[in-house]
Amino acid sequence: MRREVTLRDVAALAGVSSRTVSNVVNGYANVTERTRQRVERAVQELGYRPNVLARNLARGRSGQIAVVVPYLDTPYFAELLQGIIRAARVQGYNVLIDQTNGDPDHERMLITRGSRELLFDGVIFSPLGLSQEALADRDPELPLVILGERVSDGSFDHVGIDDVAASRQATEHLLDLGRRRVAAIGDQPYPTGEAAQLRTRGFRDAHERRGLPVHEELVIPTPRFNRADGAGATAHLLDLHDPPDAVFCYSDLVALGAIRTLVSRGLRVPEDVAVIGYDDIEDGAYSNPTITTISPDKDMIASTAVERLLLRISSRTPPPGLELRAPHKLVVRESTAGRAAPASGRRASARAGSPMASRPSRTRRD
Amino acid sequence: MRREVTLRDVAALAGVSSRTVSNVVNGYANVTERTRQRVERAVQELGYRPNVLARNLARGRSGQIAVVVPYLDTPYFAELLQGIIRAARVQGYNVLIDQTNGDPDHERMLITRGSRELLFDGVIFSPLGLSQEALADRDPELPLVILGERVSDGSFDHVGIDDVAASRQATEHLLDLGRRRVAAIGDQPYPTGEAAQLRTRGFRDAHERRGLPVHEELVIPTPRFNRADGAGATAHLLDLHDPPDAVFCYSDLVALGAIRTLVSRGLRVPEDVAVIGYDDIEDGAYSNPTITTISPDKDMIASTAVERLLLRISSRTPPPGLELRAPHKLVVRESTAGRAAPASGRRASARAGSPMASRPSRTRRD
DNA sequence: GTAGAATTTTGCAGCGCTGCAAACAGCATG
DNA sequence: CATGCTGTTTGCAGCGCTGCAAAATTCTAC
Repeated sequence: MRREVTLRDVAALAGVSSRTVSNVVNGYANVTERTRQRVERAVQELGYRPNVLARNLARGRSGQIAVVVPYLDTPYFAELLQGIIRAARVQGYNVLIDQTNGDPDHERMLITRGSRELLFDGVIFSPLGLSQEALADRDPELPLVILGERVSDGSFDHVGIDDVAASRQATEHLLDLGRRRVAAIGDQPYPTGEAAQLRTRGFRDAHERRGLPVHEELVIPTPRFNRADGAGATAHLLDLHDPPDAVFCYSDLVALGAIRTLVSRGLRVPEDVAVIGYDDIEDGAYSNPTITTISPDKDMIASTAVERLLLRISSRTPPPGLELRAPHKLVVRESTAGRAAPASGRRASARAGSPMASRPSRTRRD
Repeated sequence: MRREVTLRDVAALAGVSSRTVSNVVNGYANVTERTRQRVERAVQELGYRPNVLARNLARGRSGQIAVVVPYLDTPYFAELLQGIIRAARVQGYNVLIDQTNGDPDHERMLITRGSRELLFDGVIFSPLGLSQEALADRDPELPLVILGERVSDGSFDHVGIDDVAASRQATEHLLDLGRRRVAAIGDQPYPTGEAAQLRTRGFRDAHERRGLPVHEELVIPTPRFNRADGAGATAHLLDLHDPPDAVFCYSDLVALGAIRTLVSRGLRVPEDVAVIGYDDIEDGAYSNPTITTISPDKDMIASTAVERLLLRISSRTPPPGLELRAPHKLVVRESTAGRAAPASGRRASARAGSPMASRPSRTRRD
């Protein structure tokens, strides 16, 4: 490898100090137009490109953030990741991706003091098997933003949608269609299943609000939120003495699995059984039937998470941990509205979760 | 942030030079046991962790490799990625993941001179929309290993399985079951569809070997290798005057889509139509029916790719570009063998592609 | 006991950049 | 014309590590 062009080379050609070249390259404010032009010409001429390694060392930062997700091949995470990468790149940050497979040890390791080697300046984390305790004795110096459901203890930020409200809305949509035996697929009644439990809460709230009973035998737990889970749970539901006429699925993948089982048993969606999903993944807009779903504002989640994390990274004194709510909306498609429904795949109906309400983490939810 | 422990601190405590500490930390050979012990004790005591940033700068390397895939949410890539990450980590390398969405401009940019900023030392690349020309005027200094189908011009390595042989084997399996109207889903008869074309070649070869005619109307092109592509193509096939009795799908996702359509039309798999996939993704071992598939040795592909790339990175004079073939095997499951078939999800039948044949890139294929 | 080879340890310079604070310039004001 | 003020540019040190080659030490053979 031949030697690369350095700041000093550019400085020599432009007749200024290397520090000034640095200022120009980094877009600092106080540089005269004349100087800037001269430097930029020299940069052009020599084909100078900053050496990120040296910059990182001098700045004491790696310029990278880690994003930790349980599964890479889950469309929801893949879509979210795209947004995060985009947002980070705009700020000159690079994204490291880590998949944990939901392994609690792996997850804990990533946020524990001592395990990292300055490879990343902060972490955006979507935990699955992480207990509250593990979160508690994490490296307190590591800037952290958590996605999904987990209430902040004040030392990190949490970004998500209002799962309870969204789930209530989804369930109400089904009830308002006149369905009276609504199933829920995806409950996780154990410590690490917080996100799922919030959705179950919303499901119950909706019934309560409408003055209708929840049919407990129709609330089906699943270990994950996959097609297979949805297919299996639905098979179970259909074997019941009195099967459901609607299903609230805790993810679109679950919904896809559910629909598969329904269709293969000769049932019509939504005529016989209405199905609603969660996440608004791309597949759901092209499936057959297309899926009615809760659509979280993924871009908002991604950009908010990045923004907060970078803020944390650059602050001397850590900012307070916030609960940040991204908006979501109910997108009605064929799996509840039928073929007669909107031609286009996407149609918003109700909007919820104001532009981005934030509040101190102490406050629980309403 | 309080100051971190440095090499010098450890050196002071251990009573040796900082260079010696560096040697110990990096596991260099010539260190007496006594010294090593002393240093290691000091490292322990102070909780020293090397500063990767400084190391990178001094070494002139970033310690990171980039892996570029078209789509992250494709299970095949996600599974391959896991292997690559694992293999790289063992060598002390970190993996940057980049998703291109198959965008040719994005793909070209990543391997073109000047676009990178020393963020990664080399690239493992699974191109989709990349033309031979774009490959030709790439940055010649950037160590590169290509996955999937693309013949090396000698300046980079190529790792993949023998797609023609594998496809032939898959097709022969169907023919040997007595099927006579075998369809193929996934051809891509245009410049960037090389991988698909190789599979089509194998499909034709199999017919030829068995002395049977290819039914041209049963060779269906698809833009991608998704569930939706498989479902759509299969619907088209079933609407034909004389539909197929077996389908060779160019990916397991296509196979899943195909099965979905078949089942929803009331056809039995494999009794009415046998289906075979490609890639051996995890889903296929748990679907209903489970999918017979071509199983590439992903771990071998991953570790070989990493090994070759790191070799390239560390060599002064670039090694010759090799064509590396990982083994594959046919895994027979329910979608061709029926329920009576093996209880376990995985059963190998034939093995192919010797442990890892390599040959100079000039040699085309046999 | 000693020359010479082999092994282990060390010192120094420097990777290319940025933080810091000082130096300098330009300009209006008294 | 000195004074202060804002805005721009500079010099220097040093981020923490490794490459290199020389120095110190140990080993081997005679």
